[in-house]
Amino acid sequence: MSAFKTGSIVRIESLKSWEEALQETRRFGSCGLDMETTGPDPLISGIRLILLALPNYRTCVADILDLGTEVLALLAALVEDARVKKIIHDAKFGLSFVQASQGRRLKFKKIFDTMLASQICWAGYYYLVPSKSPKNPWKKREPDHSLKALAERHLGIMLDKSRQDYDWSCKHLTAEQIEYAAKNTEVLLPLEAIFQDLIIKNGQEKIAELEFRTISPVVEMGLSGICLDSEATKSLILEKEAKLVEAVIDLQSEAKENGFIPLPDNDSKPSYYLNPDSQEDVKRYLQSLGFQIITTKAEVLKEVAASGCIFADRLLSYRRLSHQLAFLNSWLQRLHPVDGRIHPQYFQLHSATGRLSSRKPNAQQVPARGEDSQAIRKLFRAPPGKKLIKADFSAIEMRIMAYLSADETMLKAFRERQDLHRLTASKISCQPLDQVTETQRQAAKCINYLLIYGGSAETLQQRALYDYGIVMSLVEAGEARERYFEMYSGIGKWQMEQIEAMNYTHDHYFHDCVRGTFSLPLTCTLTVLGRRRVWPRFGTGIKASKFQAFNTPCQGTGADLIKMAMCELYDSLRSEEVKIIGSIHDEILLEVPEDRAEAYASMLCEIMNRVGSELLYPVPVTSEAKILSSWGG
DNA sequence: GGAAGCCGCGCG
DNA sequence: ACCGCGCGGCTTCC
Repeated sequence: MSAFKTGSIVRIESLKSWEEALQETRRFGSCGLDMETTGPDPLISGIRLILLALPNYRTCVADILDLGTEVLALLAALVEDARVKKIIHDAKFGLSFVQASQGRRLKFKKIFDTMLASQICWAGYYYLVPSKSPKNPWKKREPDHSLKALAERHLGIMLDKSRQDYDWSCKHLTAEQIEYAAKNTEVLLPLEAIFQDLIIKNGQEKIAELEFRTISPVVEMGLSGICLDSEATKSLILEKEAKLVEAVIDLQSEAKENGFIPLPDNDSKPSYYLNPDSQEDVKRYLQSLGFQIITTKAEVLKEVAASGCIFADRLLSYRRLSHQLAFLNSWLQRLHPVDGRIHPQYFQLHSATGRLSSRKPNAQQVPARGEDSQAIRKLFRAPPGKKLIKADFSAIEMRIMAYLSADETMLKAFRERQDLHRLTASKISCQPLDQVTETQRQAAKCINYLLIYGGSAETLQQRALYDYGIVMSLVEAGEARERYFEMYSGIGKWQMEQIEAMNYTHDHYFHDCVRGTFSLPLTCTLTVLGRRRVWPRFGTGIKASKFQAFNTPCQGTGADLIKMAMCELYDSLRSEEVKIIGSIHDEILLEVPEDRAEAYASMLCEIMNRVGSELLYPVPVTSEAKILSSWGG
């Protein structure tokens, strides 16, 4: 049991005593920091209460309504002060408000985020809980990283009342409200001590430092948002809606003519028409036409269409249309009332590999392939006087794989600045490099990414057919696969080692208030920067699949790299006119003044190349930056 | 009527 | 027997 003493609450009554409190904080060198806001959106709401938990068990509470907004400037100075460690839970949230209140890019220093720390320490861990589904009797559940959960798990303290229930915009805050806010802040200091220890024991110091730094660019992306041409979006929606209606009518009338009758619905909703969104309807109709299909996924429908079924072909276009419409509507729905831009939320550690993810809307799944994708990307345009910079790492996961496996052929190819996909195409097709066509190169890219992650001859065959219409026998696919591993023998060797490593365990340290600090022997994977993902064992021990063992170090290192680049970039930015507006796994998006576009493009490229080439030495890392009027060019 | 699971599909 | 995400729609269950 960790000793936990309840502190005393000090209400700050004047600006002067707030300054004194900050002075005291500086003497201690660390504090717990929490902010209560009048709402969830930093562009609309503001900070109401600032709480500062000091190591001498005193919690200072500053009410903006009492002290005025000058305290916010002092707060900004505190979060930028490299001499004081600020322990915050979910710092992205609070710091977004601080940054928004100052209207400038703050250079946060020495932030310790207990939420990110918890996510680092439990990365990959999950529990199995019974599920109601007969198909999968067990479902995965990840540990809760809310402050309430951490206080309970690590300190045995129940923060019973959720502060979402409180109204922080009311004139008079009750003693109860203040007390609960103070409790939330008090737990931060002991939590930090626990996580700091775990981070060191698990060798995650560099990762923790990187994640804490990454809060800055993530805050910036959330606040800056991305510009969408709403008028053009609306007209594109109208256009596509008309097509959708037509497609539905075609599908339904054809089905009806051929005698299709939907299954009687147990509820209301009587319909005499086929529902193209219902896989059950689609399956039954196609089966009635004599196609023996078990699923209705696109690759199957494509085959059915190829054998002359117009319905399958129409359904495929219907699905594309309907998906694009859903996409366009979801973005249009989220135009922000204050600035008319879209503000996707980014999450640093929602994925087990360490990648960023994005939600509401997901900025990482904007259409990029297919004919009409460009038209959609063109809707994301730079405002007048601005340009977009889109910079992405070139073949980054292949370079990471070259580094990890130390495969001679790959290392040599990259050192000599060759195009790896082209090289693969040339070797597989036994043609000289300069005779490789663009299609062959694309196919080789597909093969590269398939095989380094453990793809079989069967999947190779399927993908060749589905993506390129290349008919390939299983024997041919197997031969291509064999030739691949002859050519890059280091990859096969590395894969064997990864599988072997799954049989070994490392002691990974955890903590809870009952057992204190304890360790479990777990299989785990590491990225180049040292990011660790563990696989929990139940009973006889569940191990990672070989595919995960191949993929996680590579994808995770990619995440390390893009985060490092974003942090370096953030630290180099001096002007408020530049905004980091997006991050898509291997790509960084900036919005910059038109007349400075060239400079920022080369600056970004230089940073990405430098950071990448340092981490992956001796593999050189290159990137490409484009200056664009819209995301679509 | 809401929650949870599944499927299919977009991105990297 | 290819990894990692989020989302929308359908279906099932409470």
